[in-house]
Amino acid sequence: MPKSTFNNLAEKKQKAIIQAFMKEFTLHSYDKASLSKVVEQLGIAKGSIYQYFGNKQELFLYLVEICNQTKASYLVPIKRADYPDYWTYFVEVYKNGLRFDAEHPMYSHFLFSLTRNLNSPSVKGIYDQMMQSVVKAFEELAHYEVQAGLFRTDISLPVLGYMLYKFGASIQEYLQHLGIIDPIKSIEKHEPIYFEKEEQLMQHIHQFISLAKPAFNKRT
Amino acid sequence: MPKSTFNNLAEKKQKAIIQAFMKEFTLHSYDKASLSKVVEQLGIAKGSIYQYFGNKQELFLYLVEICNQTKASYLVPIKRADYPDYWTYFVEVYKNGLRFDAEHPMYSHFLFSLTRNLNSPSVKGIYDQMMQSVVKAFEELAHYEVQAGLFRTDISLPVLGYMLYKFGASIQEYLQHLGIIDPIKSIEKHEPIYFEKEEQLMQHIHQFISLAKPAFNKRT
DNA sequence: ATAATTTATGACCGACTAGTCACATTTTTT
DNA sequence: AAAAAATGTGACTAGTCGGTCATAAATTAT
Repeated sequence: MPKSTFNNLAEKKQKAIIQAFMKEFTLHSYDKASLSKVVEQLGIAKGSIYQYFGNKQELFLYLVEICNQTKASYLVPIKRADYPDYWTYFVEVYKNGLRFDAEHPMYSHFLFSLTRNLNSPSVKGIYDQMMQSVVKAFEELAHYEVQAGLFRTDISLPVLGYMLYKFGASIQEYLQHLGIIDPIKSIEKHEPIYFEKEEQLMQHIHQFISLAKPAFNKRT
Repeated sequence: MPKSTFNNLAEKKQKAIIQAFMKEFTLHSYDKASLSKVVEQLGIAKGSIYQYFGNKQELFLYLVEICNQTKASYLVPIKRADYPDYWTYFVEVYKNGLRFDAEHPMYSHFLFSLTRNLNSPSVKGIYDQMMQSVVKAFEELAHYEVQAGLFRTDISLPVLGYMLYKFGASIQEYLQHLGIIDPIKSIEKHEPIYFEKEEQLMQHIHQFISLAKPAFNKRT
């Protein structure tokens, strides 16, 4: 997505640029993120970024893709078939999400702050698309469980899938609501979002699973 | 919250002003909402709004309060004690939410679009406060059910309350995800969000309740 | 009718933005 | 060493905005 000029840059400079913009987009919404301030901070000319990227949106999209691909490399290898049920699989996925957060805090922060942009017209399309594909993935997981005779069949698949997604997302939101994690502070401190909160997270996950199981699982 | 100058205005002018700003804040996020454009559209001078309100934030807050109070007048009278269980009570609350939406579409739109502002620093405080009190209300509902021996006791009350809240919010989000309701289009058409979708909503509510019941209810 | 008070006005301020472009500098090719 | 191509630059454009304030108009009190 960036122009060839950017790829020709020394890797160090590339990284510095990526980091600086990622931080800006993490700290502010897409619309409020200021390219002017970042170039000043980087000590490069305004015009330069337009040698590297077509425009603000293209730059932003590039950052999204970097983070998404890295995160995917953590989650995609986990295969449902390797676990006895959805819930143990889910725990494993979450654990790898934790690893991603710990090993790439900057990317983790950036992805976290994406929700801020769900209503910026310029990036709403990108965000909605991501959402659709995530929900679809959860729907496929639900489909697998239904096929395997593990999930209820009296609820429509789309509802099962959507609520499975919502359920996963709720855990992070809940920890945030409680103040156990504070992504904004983590961003400031350059710390992973779940830094030193890993066990608390896992405890809550088990509680959440215990709550959700009877909703999704076929009654025994 | 507005200055006395505003209250002295002819009621018609007050309403026109409220309507115009509410529309602007509904169509755009707090930061992007343009007072300049609204005053132009209203045919009044920029300075006038600063005779009526201290600043943009105060004006916004006033609109929030109007909508919240009106919606509360629909929901507060519904009493849990008048229903046999949480779920029938919940349905009744939702029905009255529908009435609010149908009878005050503009307020309904404005409240809907509040989520856009959950990250505008200027209004994040207001939003978070609203959220806290809503979640607290759900926690109290969960507490009531636990006391009555109807909800599970092996899940902590905060988790029960939070997920009860999330569950309620998910229904609207799901209908939006499916495209059954399209708040943005409803806003453009000045139609209630659930216009002619009331039955579909109720059907989904029952499906969602059927999903959630075994998660919250004590096992029989 | 005059004075005092309240309300309406809009040009203006300072600050900010994404993006452009003619030109300077550096790197590569001949 | 000269020419050509690729990069870097920052003043500049054209636009946005919230908020102010001296002044004008309208209303109320004397």
